[in-house]
Amino acid sequence: MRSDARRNRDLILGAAVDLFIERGPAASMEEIARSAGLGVGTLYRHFPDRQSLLEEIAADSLRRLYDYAQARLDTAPSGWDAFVGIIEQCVALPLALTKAVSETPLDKPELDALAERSDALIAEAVTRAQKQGDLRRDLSPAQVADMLSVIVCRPGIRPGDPLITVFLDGLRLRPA
Amino acid sequence: MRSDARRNRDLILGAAVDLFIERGPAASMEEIARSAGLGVGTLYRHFPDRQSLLEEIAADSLRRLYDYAQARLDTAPSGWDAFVGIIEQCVALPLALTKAVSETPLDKPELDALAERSDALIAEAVTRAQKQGDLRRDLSPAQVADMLSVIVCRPGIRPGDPLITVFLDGLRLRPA
DNA sequence: TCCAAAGTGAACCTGAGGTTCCGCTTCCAC
DNA sequence: GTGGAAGCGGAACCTCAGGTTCACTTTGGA
Repeated sequence: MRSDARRNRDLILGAAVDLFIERGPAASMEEIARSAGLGVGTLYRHFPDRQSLLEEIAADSLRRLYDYAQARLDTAPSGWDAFVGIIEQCVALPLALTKAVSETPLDKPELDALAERSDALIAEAVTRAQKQGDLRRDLSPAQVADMLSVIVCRPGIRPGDPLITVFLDGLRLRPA
Repeated sequence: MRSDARRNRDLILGAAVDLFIERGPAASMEEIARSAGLGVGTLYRHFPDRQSLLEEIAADSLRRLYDYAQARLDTAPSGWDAFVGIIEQCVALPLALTKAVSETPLDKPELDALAERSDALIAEAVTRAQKQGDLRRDLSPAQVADMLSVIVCRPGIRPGDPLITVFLDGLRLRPA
């Protein structure tokens, strides 16, 4: 692969990730290309269609999340800490896209499996935090995950957004 | 106006409101008509275009919210209670639509004014609740309103949704 | 019974966005 | 330096969803 081609491929992926985080999965191929400083044709040289670009980013994003969540569950001092860490990681990733992907029927069973296993890790963190008395018990892990996705998939959200602080405070169970 | 015409007009408005609450402002004219059990042509007999249907519902919705908020501010025992009441009212209204309207340049300055005055009432409730020590003080009324809109504009949200409970708990300031 | 008002939905129109394609440019092995 | 394969650009094309129209049928009510 020629050196400029490799560089451009990275430019495209970077621009796409930024746009997906910023505006959600609505970003058009045109926008992505322009934001990378390239023409649409170039984009299509590297990714045969929109779907494949989506899949590439989703796969990468999910893989990172999975690895992070696993590590965090192993090392965090408590379930609550693991949970908070995972949420922060989610926010930093173009996950809105993963959601978009999961809304379209996807031909990559690999991704589905990965998403499922990530969900299981999140549920594990929630359950642990609930057992340790740090997270309210009137919600199922699935409900918590749903809420999480509302926050995390919000276009333009950034780590440290007050919405996250409020949300976490609302989930936290404090000794009365 | 013929009796069937009046009845159908009401059917259309009802169906549109339901769909807007359910699926957000993405509902198409076709869907609205079918859901009302009528043809598109009938819809267009009553509302010359989509915009005017939107405006009619938005105006009504905003007017209710405004009236409710004002009454609530006058009678609620505390700023916090007023705030909670207003949020619940928002959720019951097709407000997602109001947001959609505010995203399109709108030729109805009447609506803009109403929206502005409603915002002011909400800000008033927030400020009062903050002064009374019931609502966290590290957020401006505008920030609270932004969060509110995230929750309220979520398609399919219903009064009593756990998301609202968690959100309110996160906003509440409890004596340490 | 009559007809203006109202209803109907297939057809039309438009715009947004994905995709293609071909002439031009750039890299790089020789 | 040069040839040419690899890469780039972006206008043009295609498709599809959804708003809108309209010629025709049905209906309320006098």
